[in-house]
Amino acid sequence: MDKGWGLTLESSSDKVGFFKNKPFFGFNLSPRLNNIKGGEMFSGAEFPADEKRPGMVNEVDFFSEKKSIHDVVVKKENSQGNNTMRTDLFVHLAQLQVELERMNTENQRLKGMLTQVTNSYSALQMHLVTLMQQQQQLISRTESPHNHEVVEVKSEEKNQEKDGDIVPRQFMELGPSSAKADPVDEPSQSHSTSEERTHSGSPRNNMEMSRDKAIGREESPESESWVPNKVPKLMNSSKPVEQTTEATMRKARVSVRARSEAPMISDGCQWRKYGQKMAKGNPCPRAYYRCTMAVGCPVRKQVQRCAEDRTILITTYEGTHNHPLPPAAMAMASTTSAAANMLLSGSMPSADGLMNTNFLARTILPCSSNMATISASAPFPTVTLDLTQNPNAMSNYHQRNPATQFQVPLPAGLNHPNFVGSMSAPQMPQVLGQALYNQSRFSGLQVSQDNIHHPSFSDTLSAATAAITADPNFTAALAAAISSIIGGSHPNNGNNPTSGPTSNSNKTSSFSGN
DNA sequence: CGGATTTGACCGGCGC
DNA sequence: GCGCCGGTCAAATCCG
Repeated sequence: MDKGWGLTLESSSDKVGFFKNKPFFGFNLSPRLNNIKGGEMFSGAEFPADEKRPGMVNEVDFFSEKKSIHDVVVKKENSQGNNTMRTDLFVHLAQLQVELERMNTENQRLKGMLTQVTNSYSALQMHLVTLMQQQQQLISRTESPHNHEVVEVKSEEKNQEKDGDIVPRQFMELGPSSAKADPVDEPSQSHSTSEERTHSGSPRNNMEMSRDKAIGREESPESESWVPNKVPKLMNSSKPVEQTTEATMRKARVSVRARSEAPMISDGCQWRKYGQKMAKGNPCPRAYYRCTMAVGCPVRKQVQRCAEDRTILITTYEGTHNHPLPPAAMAMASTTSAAANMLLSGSMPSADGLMNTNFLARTILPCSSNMATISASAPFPTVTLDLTQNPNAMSNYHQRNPATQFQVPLPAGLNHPNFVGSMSAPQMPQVLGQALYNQSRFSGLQVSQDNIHHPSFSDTLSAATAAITADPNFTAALAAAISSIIGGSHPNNGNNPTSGPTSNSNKTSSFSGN
């Protein structure tokens, strides 16, 4: 995939204006790039853009918004008075144009294929991870029952207090796969005993357990997958393993911070607002949206401006789409799905949150200031993508939460405000999503399957970063994607301090989707 | 007129 | 038990 960027010259979104509107040799140059004057580009302040220098003028004009290649050619020929050269240039130009058109066509075809392959790959990856996690859980359950004693004790205590109405998060439905009809179908069989929780194998703190109960109510029999607040808390555990995975994903959240003037970032999905509340500690209201692209889609999101910086829009996604997504929506969907997987890994039986957190923190912290932040201790495990192009913000954030935060480095160029590129809107988040997803996979495997060799996180990360940044257009493309998605930029969740498990990115920059 | 949005009411969890 | 809070519902309203 990394190889493809060089050829991806057209934008799939109106908001990604990089190569739009300015045909040039078959390429489209963005207004932004076109605005870069030759003087700025080649010689900085020394040579004002309007100033023509002998021997350089024509080159500079290549990037002028007002001059075409034809102008350049004409000028060149006039200055040299060489008709032969003129003819040659035009012939060459025509050849180049033909060649570029051919390449563009080929690129389009390859892009289509890539999309298909990527989608299939992602689906398989998800499935594989799920299977491996199930296997691991079974192993843990049979081989090291003692690991869960503490949890069981806590559970029992809770049960005594609450009459056993605890609903392990693992048993919650989530995601598409879980589109297993209705969550409600399964409610109430037996109680969620401590034994069942042991099966699910995710020791969690009291806070999480409490939250689980809250989540439990969402497993109601309503037609919609996302059915909160009305269901009996006792859940059925007929499918503990699958439910464990899905439940965790269901509750995982992905928060995106971005700078945007718009009230909501455009992520390719259709949303319907169903509520708005004033949240404590933030003068800006929080809006609640649910996905309306399909009946019963469980995905919801919250949109709120950052209290500290109202130019930052914080969008928090939760759930997994249970329907096909348009290309433009694959990005966020991939990201949320990946985050869910990552967090799921963090809740693996043999790798409780703290363990994972510490391990990952040690591994990753030194890396970078441009990152995704993972919060496992928040009421809802949350992955935050801070795309506000302000590394300091997150640095400060981590200073405030030194023990619980770790970062997932992203390509440095991603944060550069001046980058613009040709990547389609959805792709950037897809990259992030894939990275997170891979991190998830790595995290889970690393902790729970010691007998399997895995490259160190830093190695993998370095490779991934190298691959991603190998193509000079890539970072620019990322920034363009951000612009297109937001019409401005992105965010991260400042309200969810904490950390979590994670990590690993991948050598590939392939994208995933739901 | 139908779909989307607004907004006050309602619910459940949690802490005191 | 009470109040706070986050989240959701649903009637009223808006809008194309």
